Amino acid sequence: MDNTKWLDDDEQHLWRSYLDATRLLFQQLDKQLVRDAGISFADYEILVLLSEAPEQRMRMRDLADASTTTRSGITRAVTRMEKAGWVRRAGCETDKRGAWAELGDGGAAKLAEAGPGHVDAVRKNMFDVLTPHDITAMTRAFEAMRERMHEDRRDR
Amino acid sequence: MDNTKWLDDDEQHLWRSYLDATRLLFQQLDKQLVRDAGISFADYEILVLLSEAPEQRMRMRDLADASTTTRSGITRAVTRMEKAGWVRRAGCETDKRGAWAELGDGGAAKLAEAGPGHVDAVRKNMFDVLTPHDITAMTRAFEAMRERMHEDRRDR
DNA sequence: CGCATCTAGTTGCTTAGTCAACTACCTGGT
DNA sequence: ACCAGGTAGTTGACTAAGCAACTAGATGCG
Repeated sequence: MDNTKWLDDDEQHLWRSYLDATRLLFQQLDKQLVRDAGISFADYEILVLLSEAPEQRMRMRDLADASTTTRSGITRAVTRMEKAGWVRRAGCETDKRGAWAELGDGGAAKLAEAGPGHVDAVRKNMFDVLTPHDITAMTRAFEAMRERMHEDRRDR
Repeated sequence: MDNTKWLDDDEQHLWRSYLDATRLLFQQLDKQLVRDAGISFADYEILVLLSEAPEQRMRMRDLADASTTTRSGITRAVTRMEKAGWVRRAGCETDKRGAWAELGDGGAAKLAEAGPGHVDAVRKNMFDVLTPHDITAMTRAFEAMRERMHEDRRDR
């Protein structure tokens, strides 16, 4: 017996559009950033997270969680960005295992350089074709998905 | 002067939810497939494309476009899947440069094995929390984004 | 207190995927 | 018919990111 509840036509249609549009979007954003500002989308996002954090710094672990990657991924990303002069590492006083990643001047400058072009691209490829009504529905939907998935997220 | 039209709060909120939910979803789908069926999400999608194509085969170039990756990426993916016995390569009669990638028996079996668990995961993490109304709005939105981006997609 | 267990971060190893360059082939214009 | 320029697929070199294993430090329980 086949207990599987396959996707119906509407669901299938959404699924394909979502996958395709999203991959296309992420690729275009990455390309735009690399081309115009010499920074990858992934690295850019890390800088944004740091820039918004209290004292512009975050623990490695929290960075990994917030950016939906792994601890080792963050180690490597921070090492890379440290070499580029965008972030600094600082030891943690209260937890000697720990390390802070701090936004450096170079990183702030890079953010300022990359930000406008990036936002333009996000707008052009996404928000320009969305109605306020779409925005409401999508926000609700993605929030719900996020919540659902955060429930059973296990360490990696 | 700053001509940049930054995202307002609602836009920002959607943007973050979308990024976060999507990355989480893609990761969970990949993990589920690897764990339960020994196939990556990327490879699974290629098999799906082939299975739906006329005669269950596609030209390499078309596969690359359809899966939003690059020609070289598809070359390597097909090589890998050929070794696994999931697809076959066949020369193209009418265009001697060309090559077909064909779904093999192993691939069809792998699809049958992986499909149900995958659909369950997609349902659980996405469609279960969407209303029919969400589905309509999102489909319209992603279709529009897709169209917009397909316009100025250049070869890679 | 002392030990078992957990957590933070890093690293070795491996894999997937990109770009650029290359070969082989196709196509359109003259 | 020929050739200039384009296209299909592959490959070499490289980068990014994941897992598993490891070290060092924290935590809790008897």
